[in-house]
Amino acid sequence: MIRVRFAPSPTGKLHLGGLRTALYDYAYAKNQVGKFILRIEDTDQTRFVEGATENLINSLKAMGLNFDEGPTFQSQRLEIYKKYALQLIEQGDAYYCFCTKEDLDVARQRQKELKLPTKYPETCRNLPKEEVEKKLQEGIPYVIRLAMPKDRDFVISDKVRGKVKIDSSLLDDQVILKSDGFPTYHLAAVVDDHLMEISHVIRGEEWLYSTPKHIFLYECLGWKPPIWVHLPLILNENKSKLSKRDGDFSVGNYLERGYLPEAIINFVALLGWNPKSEKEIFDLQYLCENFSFKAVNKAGAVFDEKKLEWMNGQYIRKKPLDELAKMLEKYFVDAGIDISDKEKYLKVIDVAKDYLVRLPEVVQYSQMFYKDLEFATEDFELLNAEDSQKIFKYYFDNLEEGADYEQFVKEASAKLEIKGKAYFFPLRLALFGNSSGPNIPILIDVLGIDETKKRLKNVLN
RNA sequence: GUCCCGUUCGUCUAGUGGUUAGGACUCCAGAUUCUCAUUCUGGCAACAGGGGUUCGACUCCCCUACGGGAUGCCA
Repeated sequence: MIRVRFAPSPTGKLHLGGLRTALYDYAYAKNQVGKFILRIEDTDQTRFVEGATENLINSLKAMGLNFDEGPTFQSQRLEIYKKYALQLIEQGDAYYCFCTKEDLDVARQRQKELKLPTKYPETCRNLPKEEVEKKLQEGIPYVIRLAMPKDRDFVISDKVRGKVKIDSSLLDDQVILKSDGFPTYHLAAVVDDHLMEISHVIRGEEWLYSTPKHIFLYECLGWKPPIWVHLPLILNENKSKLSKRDGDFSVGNYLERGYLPEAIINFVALLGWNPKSEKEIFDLQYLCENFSFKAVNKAGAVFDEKKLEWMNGQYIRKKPLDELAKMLEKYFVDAGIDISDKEKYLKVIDVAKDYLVRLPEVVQYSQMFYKDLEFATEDFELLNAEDSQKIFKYYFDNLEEGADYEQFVKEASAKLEIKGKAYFFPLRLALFGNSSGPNIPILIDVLGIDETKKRLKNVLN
């Protein structure tokens, strides 16, 4: 049974990198008819952010990534981790450490100065049993550290990177249980992944180097390790890991700015994976059906919003008109525009959709259909020109409800003997408030005969 | 500093020893006989560098460079 988990820590909103991991988790689970599980890794009390868990869950739901199990909260499983930490001590695979933060800072500082690898000096690794007992008795704060083996190569067999060899002598005696009784990631993740029967650990590349510690833990506890899958990172423009500093990359932020969930999914899926074909526009179902780790890239991918914008436009234009219209309603309501005339509203959206990159822009592209036009002083030169006035007059006198507007526009041009820009610009300016924009017949159709004439009258001298 | 991972157009990528190195975004030009947008067509643009291996390397090996990650009682 394939079981994968998405295990974020509630230290902030779900961002694009996290979404991509969740997406691949989900796609793989569905592809293999397995389970997609959510686990909240809230083991750092100091970094906990209020509302982060809710944001994580809501964002996943908004993207259509529904989990089959969970969320499980690690903070509610403290006893379990402690039990295994003590078992490891019992077995001699872990030990109590009484070093203070200051001790460690000093040691690290000195190592840096000597240009040595910064590592825990193992001060407490071989403390006599009696001394340990005494300190515990005295209530001196402690952590539990893993006693990493020496001179041994760990080989990670990774689904996207192949075999990676790491010499254990470089590895630190990692803290697995903190002095506040909470486990660190290393212990908690291993214990939970085993207990939750996770078959594939899919996570960011930043975890690759600590994987030997996890492999060692599996060995000590006599458990079968999962299959490792380390995903490449998503990078910002400066090619470093996406972080808060470079702006708001949260899923919620993109949704608010008017990107469609299906566009975000499609785009993020392509950051590190591709269907081995030239198909680029696809939905979540297609991703699930075609996903495999073989097609996952090794190199990090720079996030380019320009392409997301293009893709969003593609999805906007693909949406059925009534659905799109419904989605856009709120923007008009917010702008105080009355869209109660549904027939007109649909026509407006049909015109505006070709201009949209992001949803909220709809107002700026269609408010001219609703609001009274305001002309700039330089507009009046064109509006008042002799030919312009002739056109307006002709339209005002001859345009009739239900006429073939396209036909009418052509005929008028012929009769007035005015064509090209000299003909269309003043008309568009009068009807739309701008010399560039949609075609005149469409403008007349959307505005309706009454409003069209009203606008013509308004510019007629 | 040390270790790990990576490196094809500006960006996302296809490519698994023999290709005119393909596609997409961006940009530019043209068409849709008014503009803008859409759409369509075309164009610019890449194998980090150096050594091997081979009849033949973008593809395999080594070195260098560059980029990233890790090096926390953070995940």
